[in-house]
Amino acid sequence: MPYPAPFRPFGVPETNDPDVQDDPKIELENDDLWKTFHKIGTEMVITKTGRRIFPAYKAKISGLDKKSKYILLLDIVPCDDCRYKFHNGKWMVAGKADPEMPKRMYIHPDSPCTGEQWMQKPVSFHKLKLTNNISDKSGAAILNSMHKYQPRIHLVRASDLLRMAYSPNKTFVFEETQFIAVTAYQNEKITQLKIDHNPFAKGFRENGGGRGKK
Amino acid sequence: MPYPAPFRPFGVPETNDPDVQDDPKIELENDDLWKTFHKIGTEMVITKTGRRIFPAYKAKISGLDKKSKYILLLDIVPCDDCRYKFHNGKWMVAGKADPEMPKRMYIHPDSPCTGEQWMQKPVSFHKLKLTNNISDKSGAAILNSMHKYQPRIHLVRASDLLRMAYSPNKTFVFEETQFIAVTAYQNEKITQLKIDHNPFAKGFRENGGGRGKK
DNA sequence: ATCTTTCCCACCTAGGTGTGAACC
DNA sequence: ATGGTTCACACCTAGGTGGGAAAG
Repeated sequence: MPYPAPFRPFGVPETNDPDVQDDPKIELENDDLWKTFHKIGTEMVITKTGRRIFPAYKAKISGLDKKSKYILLLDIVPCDDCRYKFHNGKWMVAGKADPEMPKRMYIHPDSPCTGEQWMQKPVSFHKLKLTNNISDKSGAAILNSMHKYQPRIHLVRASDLLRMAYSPNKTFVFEETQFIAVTAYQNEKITQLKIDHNPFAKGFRENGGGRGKK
Repeated sequence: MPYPAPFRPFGVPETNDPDVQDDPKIELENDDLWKTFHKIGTEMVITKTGRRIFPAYKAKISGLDKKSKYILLLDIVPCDDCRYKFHNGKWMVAGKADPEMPKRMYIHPDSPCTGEQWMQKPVSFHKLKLTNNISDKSGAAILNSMHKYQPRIHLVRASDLLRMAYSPNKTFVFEETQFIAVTAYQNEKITQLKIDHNPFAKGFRENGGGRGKK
């Protein structure tokens, strides 16, 4: 696994509440859609003001202790040390990566909250945005265009953000959510998948009364 | 490639520290507008699914300790023991009040958060909704139609919702925010003020290209 | 030349308004 | 009859889409 877990794992004796039993699991709610994109090579647009990721990152969580409190986080880290280009219909390595900005943690806005509530319904990170603006103050993830990234989810058993760094935790990585950041789509198959599935792009669907595709 | 450290160590302010010096003050950001409504007799529509209050409740906070954490709450309590009716262009007492539902506290979604952040910019409760649906599960305030109410703000110095009950606090009441709950506007002067000032009602403005007022 | 980025736009989703007729 | 409540609706605000021209 190329993405080392950054935190202390669950199951380590906990001085605060040694009785808590949990074995957290996470799966993607919309795994099929992610895999459809992944097969072709997912691209995510980044802009100055920030653009959402699509498909949305939706997690189904299980195995938590109902009464304990958990914090859920997402970050996006580089997959490798390469810069890419899209050439002759394929993504190819095109040199060494540009310097990365320090990565931010996106705290799920419901955090902290009880295991029972986290497990109740799928958790969505749809408000997360991506940007190439290194001066961004809005909380968007700052990425380099034409670089490949991997989103990760971190689950922490802690009642308080202040105690997060010393609490049991587990990291979840889904390879089908890897993507290449772009300022404009390169692969028109990806463009078409976005148009087909993102409700906000309905205006570009052929059968949606939109203006079609040129 | 080294992944960035996921957690910066937080500074750990201790909010129960007896040394903390604060003298909280709150004023309404949009006091003029509230007073314009108050002079005529503010009405707020309540519906089954919940309706926002307008004007929005915007508070400017000062005098907090920058590093301590505070929780901000709003509740809406009956002004008196009366039921009202609108008769001959005036609000008049029309009997004894109906039984009230237990009142909920609306926790400002940013809570808890540092004094510095609360004071940084005016705090808005614009997402708060009013309803007459006693089965409401959405978090709206449940009120009786044709009764008079007073919103109140509560400021609590506490880092954690669980400690709220034992923490220093202060309540702020602005009489110009009193209103009578209605299912349909009674005073057409209030209707007109809402149309004139609420951007969502722009379609009803005479000079807005809307369909006018019949 | 070629490749990447920026900007404005028409077109959507999502949801907050009072209206006026219908309902109770 | 009277007066309060509900509902679908046209009309807005607010903001998320990719396109395509222009700029870098």
